[in-house]
Amino acid sequence: MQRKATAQDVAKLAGVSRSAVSLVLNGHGDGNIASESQERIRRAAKELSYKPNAVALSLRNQQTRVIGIVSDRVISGPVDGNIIAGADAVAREKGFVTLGLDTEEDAQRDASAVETLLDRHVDALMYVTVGLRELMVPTGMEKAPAILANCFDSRGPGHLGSVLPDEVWGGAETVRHVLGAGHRRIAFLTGPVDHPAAQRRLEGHRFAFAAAGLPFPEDAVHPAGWDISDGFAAASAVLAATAENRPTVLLCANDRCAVGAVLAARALGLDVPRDVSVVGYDDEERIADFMVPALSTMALPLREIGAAAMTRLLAAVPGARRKATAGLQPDRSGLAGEELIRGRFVDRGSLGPVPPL
Amino acid sequence: MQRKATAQDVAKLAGVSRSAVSLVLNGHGDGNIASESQERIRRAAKELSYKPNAVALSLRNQQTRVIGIVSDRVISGPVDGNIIAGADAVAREKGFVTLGLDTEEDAQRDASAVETLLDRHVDALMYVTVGLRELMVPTGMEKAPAILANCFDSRGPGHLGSVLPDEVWGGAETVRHVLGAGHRRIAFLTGPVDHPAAQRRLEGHRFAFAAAGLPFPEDAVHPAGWDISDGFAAASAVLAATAENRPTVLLCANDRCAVGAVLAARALGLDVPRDVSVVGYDDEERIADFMVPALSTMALPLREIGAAAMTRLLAAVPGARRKATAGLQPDRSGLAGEELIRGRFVDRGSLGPVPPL
DNA sequence: TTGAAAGCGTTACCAA
DNA sequence: TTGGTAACGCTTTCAA
Repeated sequence: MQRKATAQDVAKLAGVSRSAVSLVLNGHGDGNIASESQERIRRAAKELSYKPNAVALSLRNQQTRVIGIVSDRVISGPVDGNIIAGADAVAREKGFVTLGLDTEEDAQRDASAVETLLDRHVDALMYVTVGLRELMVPTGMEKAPAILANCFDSRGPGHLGSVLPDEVWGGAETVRHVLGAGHRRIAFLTGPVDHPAAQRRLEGHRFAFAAAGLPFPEDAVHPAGWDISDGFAAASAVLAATAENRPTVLLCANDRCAVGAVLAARALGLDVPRDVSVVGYDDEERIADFMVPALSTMALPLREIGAAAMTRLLAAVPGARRKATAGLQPDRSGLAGEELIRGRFVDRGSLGPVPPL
Repeated sequence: MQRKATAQDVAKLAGVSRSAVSLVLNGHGDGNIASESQERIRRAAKELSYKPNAVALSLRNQQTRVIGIVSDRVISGPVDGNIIAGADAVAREKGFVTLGLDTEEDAQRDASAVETLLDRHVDALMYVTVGLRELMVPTGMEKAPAILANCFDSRGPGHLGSVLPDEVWGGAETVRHVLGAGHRRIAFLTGPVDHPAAQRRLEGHRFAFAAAGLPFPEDAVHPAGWDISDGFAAASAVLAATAENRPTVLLCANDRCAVGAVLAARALGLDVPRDVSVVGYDDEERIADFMVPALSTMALPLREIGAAAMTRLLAAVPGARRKATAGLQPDRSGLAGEELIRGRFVDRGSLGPVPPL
């Protein structure tokens, strides 16, 4: 493990000065350095497989090219990390790297995570949450360009901007598919009533009914929850009715809730989707796609959310505006406001036609 | 967002030189600096809320205090990130930070991920995989102290060390619990036959039978797979027998496989665990604990694996051997060899007594 | 007890 | 066209 080559080494091998090496390798060679020297420098650099020291660059440029990501449980938890993957892909493509810190849902650690990141001189900050929710933005986040992904500023709009799934649209789109399949007796097994995602999806459901000229069946709304057991309990209750009164489709809070619903149906001797259809939400990998039957579900655009958030964030970081020798000040316009991203409905089979009586 | 205070600022405010500030704040003040000056310096530092610039420190100390983690899909995927959480907790406690890079299961990106990390001058490297598997160690990993978590070097032992779950023990322990509950007709719905975790667990199963003085029922082994659909298919076949020939318990490859098994049982009108018991593996959060019935399962010690791996790794990093002014050379002893970590069996109810005929 | 200076690896300005 | 030098912020040795 010999020491890595420095610009000094390259200069010596090429028989020029350090400054010449710097100029040439950064593309400022033409018009400054004899083309013959340039060639020699490039050859020497390649021979020594010279790479500028990122740490020295950070110090010199006052820019680390690291984006700090704080998350409540996206990294540590058993949840889809696609928001971060999407964000990372965009960052990587621009020569940045993401440094993720997970608070494991301990709000006490929020501020210290931000502080750690700031101490490391990250160029910008992102806060990512597992589920859509309001966020008490941790102190310190205002000290760098920042954006929220899958959460929104508790102080209201006009503060930190965010990128969110378009839940209202998603709720409406789901209903459009269900109505389109001919169903009219629908049960809504929703998330907790005070949960923003549950509220927005319900709003979307209502909207789609109105748009279809149908009255919304308020008494078909059954607050359930996000877990298998929640879906099981709610579905068990809802399906305990005669065939002619029983809903023909269960719109579930998410895919795990849908798994519970299918279990409940099976326990009652009902087949899905022959006797009753079940629709999920999220398109959770390895759940929705491998469930029996595979779940028809509204896919959450997690990757796109991460990508969009990082794109907006990087627009505020000087060095990411490619070859930005100018403007060393962060430009925070474009960081405000909410951006809503739409998912797409994935029809896999758990949504079937209306069963004949 | 005014510029952060530097040691220079502190020195000026305290009326001393930069070097004095550095000495005092690093604990080398006694015997060098007048205690009165020391006090003044500390006050000034606090007043300006001075924090040494991490980037400058990295450059100066030739140590970034960043540990690079490459993973195949732990960050981006829908899987439990507890290995990384465990590793990160240990690192954080010693003043390190982890920089995770996910290849999204594209082996082509392995080497470039390592290169990116090395370019950033991480002090050490860890490779983490979602499932236990053999790893073709990417080129470049030998350039820094390195360790593997949940995977092992394809070149055999004696190369890169690793920390792994003790699958043989886990397989045996599971069987001990099942036998202890009185079951004798056991069906093994295993993972793919060529999968190391499946092989080791099976080895453990055999061992436990032998230890109990029982012959191992080789024809009760049914290669299934890791997904819900795999468990459903295998369990459907296995349970299609008369009550007196049917197994009384299904040992599943993992929790999702167990979900499939429960679905299959329900489809046949069988209750779990009244008519047939089902045992999972992994103790997957939000699956095992919220399943109906909640799954009895062998918990994978993911967090402990991450913690153990990071502990061993940091032992090889100079600055982590607290206040190590000496030995600037990495000490790679202790990085070789395999370390096996045991999980624990979690009994939640899906494992019941043997049903009466 | 203190201050000055070197060095970590870069880049960029300014003379020559 | 080129090379010397300052600066980024810090630690540590050496001389005063």
